[in-house]
Amino acid sequence: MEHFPDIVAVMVSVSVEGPYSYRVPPGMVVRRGSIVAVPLVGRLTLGVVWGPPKDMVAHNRLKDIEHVYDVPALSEELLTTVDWVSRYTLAAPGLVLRSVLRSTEALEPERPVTAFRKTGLEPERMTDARRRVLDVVADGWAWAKAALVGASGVSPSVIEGLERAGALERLEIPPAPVVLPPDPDEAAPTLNAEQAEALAAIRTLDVEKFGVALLDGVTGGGKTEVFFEAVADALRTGRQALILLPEIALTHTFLARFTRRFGTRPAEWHSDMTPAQRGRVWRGVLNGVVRAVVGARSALFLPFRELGMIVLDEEHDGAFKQSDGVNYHARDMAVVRARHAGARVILSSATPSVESRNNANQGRYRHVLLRSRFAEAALPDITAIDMREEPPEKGHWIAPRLAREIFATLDRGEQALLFLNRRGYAPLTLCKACGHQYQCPDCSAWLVEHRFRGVLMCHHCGHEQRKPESCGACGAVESLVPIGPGIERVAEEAEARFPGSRKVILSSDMGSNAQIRDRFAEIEKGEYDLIIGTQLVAKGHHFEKLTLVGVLDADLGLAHGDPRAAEKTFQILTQVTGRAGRAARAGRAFLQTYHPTHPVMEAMVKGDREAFYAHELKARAEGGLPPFGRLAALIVSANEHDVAFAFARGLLSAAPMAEGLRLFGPADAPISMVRGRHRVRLLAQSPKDFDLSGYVRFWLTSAERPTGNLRVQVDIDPQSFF
DNA sequence: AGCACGCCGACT
DNA sequence: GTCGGCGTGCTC
Repeated sequence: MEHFPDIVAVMVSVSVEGPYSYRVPPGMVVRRGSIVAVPLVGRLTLGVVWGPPKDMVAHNRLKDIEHVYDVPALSEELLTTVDWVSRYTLAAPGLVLRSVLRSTEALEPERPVTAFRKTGLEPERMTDARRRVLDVVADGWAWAKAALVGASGVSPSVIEGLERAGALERLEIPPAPVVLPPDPDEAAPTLNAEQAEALAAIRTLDVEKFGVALLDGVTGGGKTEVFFEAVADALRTGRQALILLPEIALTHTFLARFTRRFGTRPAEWHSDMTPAQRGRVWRGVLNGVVRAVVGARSALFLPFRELGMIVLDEEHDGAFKQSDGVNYHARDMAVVRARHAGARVILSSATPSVESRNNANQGRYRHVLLRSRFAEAALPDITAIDMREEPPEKGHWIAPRLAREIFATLDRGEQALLFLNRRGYAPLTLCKACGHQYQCPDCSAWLVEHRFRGVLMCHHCGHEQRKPESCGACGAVESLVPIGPGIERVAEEAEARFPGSRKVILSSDMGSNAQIRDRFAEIEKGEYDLIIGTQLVAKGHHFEKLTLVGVLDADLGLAHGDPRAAEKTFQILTQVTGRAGRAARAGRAFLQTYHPTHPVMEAMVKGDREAFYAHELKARAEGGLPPFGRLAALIVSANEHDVAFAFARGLLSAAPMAEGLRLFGPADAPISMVRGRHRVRLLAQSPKDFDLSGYVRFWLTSAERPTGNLRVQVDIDPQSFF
């Protein structure tokens, strides 16, 4: 048995810069990757044995490892990934490790299940309830207590009574596995010619080695069937597979497709799970019982031991970027983890990120185009409505032409979708008597009216207040007017204009993820005629009867000074217009825009996505922006604006010189105050082949340390510029 | 991340 | 005089 001498380095799951040394008490055996509990300032902390001690700590300060958990050691590949992610994102390695050790339930042995079996003895006294129980156990099997209660419809005390009477015997049975192993050969699909070709192209990547494929194909082209076959390949070679989806796309529908293909449900990993469920999945992944996981972003750090395949569906989706705690992008880190694991990666999207498209163009990723003649025929016919020429009537947001199209669609008994990427009723509330604008007390942002709930709320910090009767500034009564539309206001207009149609509003504040998934299921069943939704509706759902999509403000994403604004707008417009007319019927989409000549709008209307990518890649190359250059953001925050700004200016002057490096700022963040903290941004831009993480680390260690309430957050590859 | 230590305001 | 507010810094 490989083991280290009696002192080892343990990475504790707290925000420290490196591992700490601990003594291994006599008789304890640990190895690299062992999960341990160690004392740290008077309490026990989870940690992982990292290897031989790195530094010399006086022996009298060393403490003993308290406990080694009886689970397999973490794989070398995962430990390397943790180190890599830490170095790249500048997050403390202990903090990255925290995203691995998120389930403490998993570390304790699973409790056996209490079960009962018939003994053959009849109880002296027989009752109806007892009879029912005995009928159930008459099959001779051991029944788990909960299952027996359910099947016989009695209370647990009846079962206990039968045990005392000697008619049942109690057994402890091991708990059922969290999931059954998926069968790669359960229901291999018949792929069409294009899908078969795409799969063949993916299979040119060695199943035993690292390699990335960009599976690039229109919505409805059958990408899922193709990547399921690559998952099957990994399972056949005895390796584990991970499918990552944006949280909200983790629907019953997707899980059902997996179940149909592989004969059993996949293990799931997402935020709606109970700690007990998480524990069982985590442990199953670590000990190899779980062979396939379908999960959200955080599943990337599950303790796989023989990971052979990672799929990122909707790889362009912004939800893959984590921006609290450790700032990582799941797409990039998936590629890193796969490289360490010697695994294949499939990035799947109808609108690949510009980064991935560039990697494919450069030959770093295998570019697998999935062209489906069938799906292309069904691509929506897109029309721009120039809002300068065909404006809606005053107080309305739906242009006359779009309204007519909705009428016609509803008349035909088909579904229509109205898309506006803005939650609430109105983004601004104004007093018409004095001009007072309702602002968040803790953020430099307007309060958004949410009329259903009767509140004004801040979308940046969650601050809420009841919508007042009179103006808080001048006291005028009934003087508050909503300015601009949100999704609720559009729903109000729709109710007035299209009475009698069945409507549903979908936005992220309309309930839990589970409730929202229920709404999607109802839409798929055709229970609504008119769907009014935000970004949420753009993601991965296909609604058979939907033939018309109206985008109320196609320009919404273009306003900010964000280098990815055009890309994000192109992606969301493609996704949401792609909801129209899949399978049998071609659909139509209308984009209400004030900029019909913008390259994004022109590419959309012409259905020419290559034109968009060509234009965007050229613009990025000229600006030295990703993927042709690197960006890192430093966000300095403090309770006082001037304190933050002065510190940021000091940081800038302390920045080391480097070839090709450019620094911008300090500048107030677009939302300059959030949660009462003032934020000032610095931006570093470097050439592609420059170690920007290393540069920023060196910069911060050589600069003055932030004191007081000053904070410096680093965001490598920032995706958002708020 | 916790948790103790430390230095300034409002109470008995 | 002390209690306690949270800002600061350390944890093998």
